[in-house]
Amino acid sequence: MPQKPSIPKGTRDFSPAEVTKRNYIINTIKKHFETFGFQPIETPSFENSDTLLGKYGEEGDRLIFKILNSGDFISKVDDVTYSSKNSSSLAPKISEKALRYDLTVPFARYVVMHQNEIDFPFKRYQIQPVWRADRPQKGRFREFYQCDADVVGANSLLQEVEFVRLYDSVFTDLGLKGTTININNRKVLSGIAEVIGAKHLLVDFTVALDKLDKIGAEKVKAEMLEKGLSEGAIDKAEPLFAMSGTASEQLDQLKRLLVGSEVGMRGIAELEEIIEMVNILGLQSAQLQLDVTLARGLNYYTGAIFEVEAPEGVDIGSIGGGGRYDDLTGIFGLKDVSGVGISFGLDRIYLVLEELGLFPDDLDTQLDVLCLNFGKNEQNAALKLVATLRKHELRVDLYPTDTKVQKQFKYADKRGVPYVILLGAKELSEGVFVVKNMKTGHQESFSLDNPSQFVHKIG
RNA sequence: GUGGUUGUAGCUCAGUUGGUUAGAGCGCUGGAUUGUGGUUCCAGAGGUCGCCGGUUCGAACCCGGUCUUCCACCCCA
Repeated sequence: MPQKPSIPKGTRDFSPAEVTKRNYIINTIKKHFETFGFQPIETPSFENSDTLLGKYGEEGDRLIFKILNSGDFISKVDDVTYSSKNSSSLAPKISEKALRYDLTVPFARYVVMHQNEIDFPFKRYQIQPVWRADRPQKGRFREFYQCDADVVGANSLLQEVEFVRLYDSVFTDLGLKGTTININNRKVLSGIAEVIGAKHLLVDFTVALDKLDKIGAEKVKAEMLEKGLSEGAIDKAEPLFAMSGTASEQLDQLKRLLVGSEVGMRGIAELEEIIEMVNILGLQSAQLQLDVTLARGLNYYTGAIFEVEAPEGVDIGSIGGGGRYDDLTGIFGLKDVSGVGISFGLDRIYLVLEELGLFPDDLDTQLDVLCLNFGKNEQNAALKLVATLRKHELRVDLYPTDTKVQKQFKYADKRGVPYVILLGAKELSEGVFVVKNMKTGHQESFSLDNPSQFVHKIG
């Protein structure tokens, strides 16, 4: 009895057409990474568990795929742990490795391990899959690609400005107009928490605040209360729930709120500087927007926070995110190295481009020319012709068997091949080959001695 | 991790209060057309009804479990 084939939940196979479209996105992103001066690295698909665990918060730890130890791992567990049936105490004893959860933490590990070979500031990009044991939804998978660019060893806010322009360049090149790059600053959020007397509840406060545009002020306040914030604290945060106006108007409101907080004011100064520089330089198709409620992002961000929204009307969540982390390498023993970076969510960008019909039409053409097969005698001449055309960098194939011409044409049609070559006995005796343009139906003969005539014609 | 939802031909979907042999469109294969695709016409193939179990004389349909899909939380790209 044959087993029914299946793939794990949240994973996907990709057809030739899908891979082509994905490569189109990847190549576009890669091109801009390189023109901005980033260098590629790759890291293993799995890391030692302790490299990853504890870096993404409690929720993150739950979503990390753990890899079972090899060998007779269960016999090495002590009886107390084994009989406790407690997953969290048993897990570390039977699993020492875990699948990569994102590209930033492995990068921090890489920087620390290779600090003596790296020339700082180090700008690296990395395009690899990551895995999360999340429950799949639309635009949410258990295996997906991240395309990251980070800089370490550079404190200047110029980096933040460059990353905004990098986002803008990539999305402009992909034809994705009207993206919104939301920006905020962790220091501002810390400052607010400090001013309202909820410093110890920073994470709960920001997570709740982040939901403002989704669930509304009342529900956000309710969640804050539930998490232990006092009514007085929430009252003090009141101005946040009704922030409006331009970036500079919002910053003025924030300044009034944050006068008493040194961190908060530093955050505001950073935001002002970044926004001003971006405004002076201008963006092509994206829009930079200050969003003081933006808090998502990982626990390790310390300065700027970015999140990119797809154009209005496409409901897919964020298609990119990033920020500055001052001490990520500190966890691995390298102090005082500031990092900042952004990530592109390949799989979600794909869904957005698909939904908006923005993939270029010529991606459908995988083969430029199909040479029909008329049998043994004609094959040699055909193979020779095919080889010549390939030298001209055309994508050319010879149909593998001399089946009915009708069938071969049908195949060419379905593959979307623009040109079909007929080289049968008749043509061979005349020293020519016939080219049919599949779109117009027009046919034309070319000399076998000079195939480049054909190449120039379609070039 | 919590609550819900979905699954029938390669694809999109019908399928009556549980009743004999489960249908359609598209696609596929062959022919009309032995050197010409897309259009048209004719014929044909293709299904353990996601899987396992239960109720019943009888289950695609009812019940339980499980996997999968999508959705809302949680969180995130």
